[in-house]
Amino acid sequence: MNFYYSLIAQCAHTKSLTILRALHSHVIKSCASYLSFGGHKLIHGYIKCGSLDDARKLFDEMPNRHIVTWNSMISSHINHGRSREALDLFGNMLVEGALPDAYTFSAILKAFAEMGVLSHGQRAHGLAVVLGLEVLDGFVASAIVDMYSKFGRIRDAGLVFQRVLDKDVVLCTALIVGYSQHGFYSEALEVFEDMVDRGVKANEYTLASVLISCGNLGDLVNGQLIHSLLVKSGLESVVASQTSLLTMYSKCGMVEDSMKVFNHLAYASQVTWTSFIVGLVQNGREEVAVSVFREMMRCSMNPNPFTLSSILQACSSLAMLEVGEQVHAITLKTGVGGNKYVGAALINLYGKCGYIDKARSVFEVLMELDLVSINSMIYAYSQNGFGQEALQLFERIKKLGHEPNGMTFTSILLACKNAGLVEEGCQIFSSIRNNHNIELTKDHFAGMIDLLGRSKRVEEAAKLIEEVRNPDVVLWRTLLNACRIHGEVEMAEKIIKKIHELAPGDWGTHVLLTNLYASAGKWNQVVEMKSKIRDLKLKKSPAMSWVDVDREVHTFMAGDFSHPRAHEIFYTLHELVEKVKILGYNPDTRFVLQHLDDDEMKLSSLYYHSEKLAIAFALWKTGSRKTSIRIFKNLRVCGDCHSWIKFVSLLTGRDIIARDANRFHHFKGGICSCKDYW
DNA sequence: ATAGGGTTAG
Repeated sequence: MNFYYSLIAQCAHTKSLTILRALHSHVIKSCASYLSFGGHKLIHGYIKCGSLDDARKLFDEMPNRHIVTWNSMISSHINHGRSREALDLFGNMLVEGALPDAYTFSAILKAFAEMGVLSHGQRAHGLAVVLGLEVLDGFVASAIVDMYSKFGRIRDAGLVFQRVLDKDVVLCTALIVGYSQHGFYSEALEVFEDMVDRGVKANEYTLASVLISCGNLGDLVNGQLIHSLLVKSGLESVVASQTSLLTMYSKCGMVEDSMKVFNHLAYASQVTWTSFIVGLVQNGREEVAVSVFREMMRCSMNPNPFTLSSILQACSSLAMLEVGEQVHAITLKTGVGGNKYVGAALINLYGKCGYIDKARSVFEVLMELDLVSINSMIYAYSQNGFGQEALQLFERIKKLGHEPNGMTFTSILLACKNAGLVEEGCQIFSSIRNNHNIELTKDHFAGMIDLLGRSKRVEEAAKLIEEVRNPDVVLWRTLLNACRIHGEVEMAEKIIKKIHELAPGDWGTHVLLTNLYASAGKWNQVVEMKSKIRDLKLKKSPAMSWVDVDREVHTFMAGDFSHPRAHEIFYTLHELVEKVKILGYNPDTRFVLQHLDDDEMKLSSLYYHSEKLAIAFALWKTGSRKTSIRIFKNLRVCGDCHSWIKFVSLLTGRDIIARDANRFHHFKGGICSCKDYW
């Protein structure tokens, strides 16, 4: 008999299923009673060889089934992703009166968690309590804690934890993980501190999770403490520890530190690469993120949906259409084009770059139209002035099985504003008030104030702001903008005072007020404001425009003569100015904020605004090609340029799409999609 | 003879 045992063990070791089957039939023939005392050996062998079906067939024939054999059957099915059958086995076990033990529970609880059947799990938990295993066995206890936290029943997990007598590392870690995955970061730290106090030694799993909590709390001090603990425990080189370390640093805003961690890695996993990229994007280091992504591709490391959605986010922040399209191709190639995160990121990218059709085609092929993707699409429509389309999609939300949330309403108010749908916007705003599931935020008020301002209802807008608790600068500035457009000088002055209280030294406000005085013809005040601006030495970020022509980005600053094609640009620009003057363009020197005295100087500074340079360059470069031109500006497009671009689009028959800090302007045939309100 | 916990996105 021992001879057979060693042969079976041999088969199990070498995973030779065919030989094991031969052995099986031989042993059954030669020894009729073999099953009752050697069957478990064969079952074990079959499991090792990966044939659960052989194991199950034999198991069902066995007369006396030992608890260990039950457990092996159950856990092997779970490990092969056949949890359904494992649950059947567990049921049979109870029916036959075999008493589950600690091994059974730790296996079966995991299956309940994976299958998402809470009530079964709770019943098994009850049974474990009755058998006294909950408080006495660390394996069972951690399986229960883990199961509850996977169900989001974090309170239940905590209660079980408290009852367990011997709280070992794994049990503590299970709870820490549960807390940290459900946003209870301080609680996770508390469990950790308590554990350390009790002299339980943390391992890499524990530290990884605690680091994540520190990161999410922005708790750099504890994060660094754990880093030193990691070094002391000699766990520094474990990939997962390094990944969480890197994540902790980037969540605390310490990009340099996360770079240091990354650069010292012996090996970076897919997750590590991704975490690093995510951190860079979140800290506004998009260009670095893109180069790290390229490096990742060069290392033949496959990106996953996390990587791709993150890098697409970077592309849309910088409106890097070219890179974004390459990443889009990668998403299609790797088959994650239907992923909702990737989809939403692509919609944002194309929306931001003014390609509404591309955004829509991504949206239409999404596997799952979740609320975030819908919101992204509505926002893309809004940004680009497609108000009706935004409203139609808004109407469809309920049919698609969702309830609009705060973000939906922010986008839809923006859509109404950008498309001039004032009545529709007012109706939607009052519907938010009546919907008690949605909390009205400052964003909603800002959107509404903007909208009212558009239709000269400045008084109403001012009333609205009174409803807001602690209105912030953004809100006041929105109202101020409405005043500026409609020449409400007195109200504007009051608002300016408010803004100065909230944010002293805000140059944008000075500029707005100066413009306002200028348009009301109050020249004395204009002069006063300008000297104030000069006295305060307020630095404004330089206006900059860029344009993508033939896959090359060209950047321009106002009055910038440094471009290699400066000569051609200025020639084209002057020609354009003269031609559009004939069409009716009238230079508007109110938009000159530099302190220039003579009129000629004023005019030329106006002509050399960065957006005009960018457009002149693009027109010259593309010559007779009738492609549309896309320019980007870091600030709001100025009124004079706006009018000029309208004429240029009429003159040249070219579509010009300009993205400024706030929104898109689609110029076509002398008309802009913003209908002159922005 | 069978068993437990970790890292990335709107």
